Amino acid sequence: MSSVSDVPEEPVGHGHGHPETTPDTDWRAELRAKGYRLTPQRELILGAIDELGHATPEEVLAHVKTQVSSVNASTVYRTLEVLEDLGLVRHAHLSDRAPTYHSVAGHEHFHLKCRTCGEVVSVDVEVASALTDRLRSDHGFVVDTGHLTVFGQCQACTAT
Amino acid sequence: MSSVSDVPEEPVGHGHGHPETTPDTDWRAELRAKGYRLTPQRELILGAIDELGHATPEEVLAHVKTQVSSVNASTVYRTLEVLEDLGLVRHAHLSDRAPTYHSVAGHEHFHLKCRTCGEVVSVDVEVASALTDRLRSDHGFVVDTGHLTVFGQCQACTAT
DNA sequence: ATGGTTGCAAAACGTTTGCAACGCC
DNA sequence: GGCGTTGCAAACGTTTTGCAACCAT
Repeated sequence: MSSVSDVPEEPVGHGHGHPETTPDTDWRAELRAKGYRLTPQRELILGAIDELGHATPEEVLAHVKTQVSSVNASTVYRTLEVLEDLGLVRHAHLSDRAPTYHSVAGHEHFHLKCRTCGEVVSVDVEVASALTDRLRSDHGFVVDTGHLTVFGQCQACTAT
Repeated sequence: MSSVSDVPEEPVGHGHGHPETTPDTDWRAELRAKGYRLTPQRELILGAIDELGHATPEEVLAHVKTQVSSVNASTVYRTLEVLEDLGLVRHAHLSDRAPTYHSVAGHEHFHLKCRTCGEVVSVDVEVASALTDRLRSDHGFVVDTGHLTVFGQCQACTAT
């Protein structure tokens, strides 16, 4: 199972900031503004998402544990919820099983998943505008494009 | 949580057939042709899907048990897999939890799900053609539209 | 008869919860 | 110091599995 991206999935993430109001200091400030606390676990988990690109809670836990072995699974679940509430990460369902989290630092995108080879491709939300526009005008339905996962078969697997 | 449909979600299902090659006799024949056996459980479970419209495995089990109390959960899971393999039912993920199965007897459709009120609307696959056409031409990706679930906010909930 | 199918029970899986200790602000 | 947060362990709901009995063909 491979994984590719069309969208610049740069792991620029939320770190490596300059002074003042970079995205780096931003999220820490917003976190506190909402009454949350800034803990090492939260920084580590957000960092893991940034580095991993797409990751299940379990994968996040494994990654974080390589740095701090004591971190617990329930903390990962609770933290991912907080980070999603802050708009720092999002999740999509790339398999019938566990959800997959990804950073929102890059461009907003949705996913194509090939059922045959398992490849996951990130696509800019603009590509879906024809559908989302139509659903809004015809049904008054406002689509959460960033959560969208489109299943099907990729070019390589269709050719074969 | 309500549930509405745009597509004629008639519970015509696979039953009530005429002689010869109706969809009724068809699936039983195809089932056997593939080496499967026709069991009471399989007929009951397919019937339950037809009657319920959209249903989780658990809901299917509950419905079937009202008719035959001895039916087991694992049989439901195994049977839904068989029925999906035969193309008689499909599943989509309408919640972050259990999958939802529905009959394919009616028109092929995908789903809109409102995160606020939970309403589920069935939409004809043609509505998504603008997106699926573009993904095919731009990415060579063939979309399984029938599995698609689009999350967002419905008209009523947006207005409020 | 014979091999696919079932029910049962147990395990697997991902996630959530209650709670006391902990540590950020 | 207060309260949000953590780790732990146990519970949870859903799905899967091994297996002997069963029954459709």
